[in-house]
Amino acid sequence: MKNQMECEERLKKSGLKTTKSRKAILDILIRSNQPMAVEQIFLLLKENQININLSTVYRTLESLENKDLVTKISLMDDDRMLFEYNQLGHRHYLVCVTCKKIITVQNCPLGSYERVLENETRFNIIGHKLYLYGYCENCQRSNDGI
Amino acid sequence: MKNQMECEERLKKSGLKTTKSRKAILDILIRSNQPMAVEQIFLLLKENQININLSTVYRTLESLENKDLVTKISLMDDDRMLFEYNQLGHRHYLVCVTCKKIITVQNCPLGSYERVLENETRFNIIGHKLYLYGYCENCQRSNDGI
DNA sequence: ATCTAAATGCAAATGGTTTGCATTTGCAAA
DNA sequence: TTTGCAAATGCAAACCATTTGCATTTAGAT
Repeated sequence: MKNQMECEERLKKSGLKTTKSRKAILDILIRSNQPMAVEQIFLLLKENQININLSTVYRTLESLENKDLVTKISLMDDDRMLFEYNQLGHRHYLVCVTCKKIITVQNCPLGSYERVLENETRFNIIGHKLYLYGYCENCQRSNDGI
Repeated sequence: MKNQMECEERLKKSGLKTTKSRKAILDILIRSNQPMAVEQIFLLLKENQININLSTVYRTLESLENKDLVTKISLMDDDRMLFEYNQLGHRHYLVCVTCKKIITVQNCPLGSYERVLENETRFNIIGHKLYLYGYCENCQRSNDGI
């Protein structure tokens, strides 16, 4: 399948050894197409009969992050770290505060704003995190009922 | 001093009892005018001969947050929570990835963008978190030297 | 002044994450 | 292919910010 190729290729390019753990974890993140909690990844591995120690999952994700294959993010009201496959370009998240559903937002209104800020602050701005939150369509309906 | 008044007044309005802990912690946050880590607050209290148990500091901050007197935020690469006095309006942060200095950005480019997104996604958007990061003027200079 | 719910101190628990160390494994060089 | 070794892994214990249970104290209403 296509994923397999993408996994191994990107691992090889990164200089990391291509191990069972790394292939499996990267594959899961590519497939998920969503930020995932470490525990979630760990359990999904187990379901697929792939037994990898939880601390190895953490270490693997750390390696992958160092090589920019995945990105670590933290959302509000959730003290766990989430990881997602590092798509080209960048994305933002719209999170439902009720059911925690995450919607990915592709376009970003901040490019020109960063340039303005750089002039004002003399910072060299290299990136940003933007999380929007609110109530998704479903949860709006449920709340009406209360 | 002006702070004292502001502290007590806002505590009274919130419906919380005005205790030594709450006055002291709110005062520190008002004075700091910057997000602070819990441990930082705790140590600053101790320096000022005000002995408050660490768990009380946590509980106090939680109460203050529930009454919207302070705001809890988490920055990247820092798994501690930060708290800041809740100014009117809202602010964003520009964080130096090297020295961790935080600059507060007053204006926000996201108002109209949220309306657009609401139409696209059917979410009812109630807020957002925006953190920008990069290298501050000082750290840019230091890096040149390397 | 009295009473009661709320606030606090203290110590122990929690839970996500990290680490030390012994063992295994990928992969480059022979 | 085989060998050698640094890198990766498993396991259990440590870490550390945060939370909690419970006994005691306190703010503020009556």
